[in-house]
Amino acid sequence: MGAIFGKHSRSCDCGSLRAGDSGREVTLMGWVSRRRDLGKAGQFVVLRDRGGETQLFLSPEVSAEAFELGSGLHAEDCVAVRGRVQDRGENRNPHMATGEIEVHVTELEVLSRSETPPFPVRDDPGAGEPLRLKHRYLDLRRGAMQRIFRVRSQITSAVRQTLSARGFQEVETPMLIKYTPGGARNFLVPSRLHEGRFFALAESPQIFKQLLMVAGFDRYFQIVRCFRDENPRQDRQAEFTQIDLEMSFVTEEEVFAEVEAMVASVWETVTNERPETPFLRMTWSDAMARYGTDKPDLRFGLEHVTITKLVAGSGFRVFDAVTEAGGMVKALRVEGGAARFSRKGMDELTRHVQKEEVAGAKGLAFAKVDPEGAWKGPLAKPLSPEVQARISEAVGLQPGDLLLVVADRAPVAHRAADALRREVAARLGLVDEDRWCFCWITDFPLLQWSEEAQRLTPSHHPFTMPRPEDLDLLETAPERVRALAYDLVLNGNEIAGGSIRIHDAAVQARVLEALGMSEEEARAKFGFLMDAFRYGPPPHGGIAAGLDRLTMLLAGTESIRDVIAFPKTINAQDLMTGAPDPVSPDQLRELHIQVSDDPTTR
RNA sequence: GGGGUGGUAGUUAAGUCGGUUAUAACGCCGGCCUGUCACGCCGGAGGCCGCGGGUUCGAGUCCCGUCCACCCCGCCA
Repeated sequence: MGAIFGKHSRSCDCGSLRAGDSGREVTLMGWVSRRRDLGKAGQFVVLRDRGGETQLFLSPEVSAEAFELGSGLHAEDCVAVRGRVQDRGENRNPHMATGEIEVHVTELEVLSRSETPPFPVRDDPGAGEPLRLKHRYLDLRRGAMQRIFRVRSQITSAVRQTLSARGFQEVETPMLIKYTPGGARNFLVPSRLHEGRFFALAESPQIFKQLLMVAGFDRYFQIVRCFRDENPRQDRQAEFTQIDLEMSFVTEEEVFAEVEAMVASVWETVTNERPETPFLRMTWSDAMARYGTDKPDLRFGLEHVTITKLVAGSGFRVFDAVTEAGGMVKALRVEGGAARFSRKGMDELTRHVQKEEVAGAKGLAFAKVDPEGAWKGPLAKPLSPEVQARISEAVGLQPGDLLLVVADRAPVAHRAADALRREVAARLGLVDEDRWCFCWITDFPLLQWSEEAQRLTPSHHPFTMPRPEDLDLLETAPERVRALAYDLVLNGNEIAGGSIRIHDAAVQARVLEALGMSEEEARAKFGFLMDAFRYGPPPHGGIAAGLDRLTMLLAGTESIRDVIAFPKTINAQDLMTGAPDPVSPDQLRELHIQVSDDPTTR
């Protein structure tokens, strides 16, 4: 039987004691963070738990027994102590939340011993990620990680409170589902009871939440795990979490209002500041024209100006070639930028947009405007004064400004101008890190041409409602049809995406037709959904937000692995458990599975 | 599937042009220390240089392959 545990309850956590608690008898339990031994006079032990850290003082004068036991303590030993809170007076530590006091220990019990940890448990662990992942339980013991998961919990709690209060019902949907082609690669799960058949792990609850609308649930939400067998990235993991919701009898604006209320409540909970609603709305084509991307970072200006028409036939070989080939010319005005970019700086910008992974642009043209308003640099000579004047007016050039111009195929010009805008903003320090700029991007194209498939594919999914006024384009110019599809963008990140769904069988048939999908094919893939939609489906729409990315933004971290308690590596392995693993022949036999090419025996 | 960076003590890193016994800091172990707070001082132990092959009199260092981690592109309806 222990000396403390089981006899006394914890009186408080290690982050809560202040000078006002002086004289209190307290019981603390936690882990040894540091031990500083001053010899026979005594020793200081810093005790840590979820709440913070408290300095303990052990001396033979207070308790010879506790002092003796304390001398054998090591980092990460788990202990319980009792003692009296003492004001540190002259010796306060202003860098510690509990630095006003220390606890003079009268009793100490070692609850369990720790081996020397492979890396120090502190905010800066000074260890590489593989090691931290292997011993994730120690990594998570660090204060920095504990803070991130408190944020994550605050988010889910605010989401549940807000949505429940607004009439949303939480419903769980299956994870083991029928494989439906299209979209992300699915994980497959073999069926023991049905030889040769497989479940798929749900990549999203999309179809089920629509069926819940048919079922009359009206307002549904779920904080749900999704699975996609695609290559991971810094902000992507095979297993991730969505805040998923769907509503019946609603327009886009009504979806926006609910999401805004939810997001505002989340931000208020985590940051104590409620963002202004409604959020800005911007059409997709507007976003592409002004920012060259469907997820613009609105914390800074540097908007794009399309000058294709102004430079067509200008006599400048580079621009003429691009405009004649149906390409695009985009310009950016960098206010006062003439003096901020040296020749070397311009070279670096050029190389940046030329990189294949950035934009693959052919080059970067520019001009600096001198104090008299005259152009200097590569664009000064080839463009006539008239063309220069037209551009200056369109872009709003002033003396001292830098003009950046990219000319290329439209997608490349957009990408390059977007990359340029962000790079220049970063270099000139134009990004206000403390701002949260939310924006709805609306009117996405319904369909987009896929080079790989050599046909039109849905840009969102095949159940997305076209804008009613564009319906007749479905048969004549399908690529011009706009959709009732939308993304919520925050500081250059897509944090949610959704759409109004098709509830009319005739419209659905026309969209499938435009996608080149036959009735039979559609029936084979989504037959159960089409069946359901024969029984009076309500107009409905919804959205899904990425919880992991929201947490990353609110916790200010760069890697998705930081916001998942037990994440996988970029190679989709779990370094702690060793998953995935080979399994025994017996297990395989039971599942009616044969491994044809086993790398472990190759 | 493609490209890039990295892998040396428990940890983080250095290691020059291929050449003696592979360094340092932190951590760890032993001792000392009456107010520390990244405590300090003295001493000590600790190495499959990711793995496999090759070149060479000689490889941490050069070459080939491979594994792992991270980043990017494709991919993620």
